[in-house]
Amino acid sequence: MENLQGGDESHALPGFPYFAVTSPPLPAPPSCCLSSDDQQHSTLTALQQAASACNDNLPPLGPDQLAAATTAVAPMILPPVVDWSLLLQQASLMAPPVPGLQQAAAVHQLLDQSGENDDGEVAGSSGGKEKAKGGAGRSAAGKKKASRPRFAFQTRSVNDILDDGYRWRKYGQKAVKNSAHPRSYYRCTHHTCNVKKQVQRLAKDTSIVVTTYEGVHNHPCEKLMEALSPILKQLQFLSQF
DNA sequence: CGCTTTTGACCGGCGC
DNA sequence: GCGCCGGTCAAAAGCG
Repeated sequence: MENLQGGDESHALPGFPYFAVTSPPLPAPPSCCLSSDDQQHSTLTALQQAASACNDNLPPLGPDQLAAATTAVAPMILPPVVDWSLLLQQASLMAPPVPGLQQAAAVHQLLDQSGENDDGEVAGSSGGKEKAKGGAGRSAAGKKKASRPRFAFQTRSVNDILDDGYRWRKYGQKAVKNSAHPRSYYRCTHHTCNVKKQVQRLAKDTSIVVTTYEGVHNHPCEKLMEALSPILKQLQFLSQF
């Protein structure tokens, strides 16, 4: 794990924040896995933060972003088995007094540092090739690509697809030079959302999946909100007393 | 039937 | 200018 932490420049995208996560296939985002009062309190706090972040003008935070924010706020050792609820717990435990907002700020700061240059382009891999004009070159109509925050992280997993709570549609796959494994391209299926991600296995260590997110979701995480609703109902019930 | 995945083609940027 | 490479498109196939 530590051998991955901090980003191995050979496969990290230069200038991108880079996170190493060692885990088996990731479980679904926070579900009802509360076993003690303390845990419940922490999880509730974290979920409230997530909810407040979603309800603010700030872009909603998905589990991936929360995890990223958590790693950004302070270095920490992730457990061998990554659980979204645990990540959210840690986010709440490590967060400053106004956790939701500051976490979001941390994400923004993180993303602002993610290698964007003055043109809003991102310092991409191996020479900053960031085109994305569209295959036929008509989508952008000669315009430069809009500012797209990006970050990448590694996951040790047998599955290429990480369940991050969002729905993705695959729109391409390319063989990558110097790698036996192809790179897959995904887009968020939400109609108003233009977030993309790339998934690729490391050539050096094929058990490691490198996921690169591009952009910020402009809609709540469906699974997260699904998980939140019963807890929020419970909160409403408890607040009556 | 609608959505997703697959896959070959196409395009633009970069290096030589 | 040319070739390589990465990213995207879009038609066809697959799936529930």
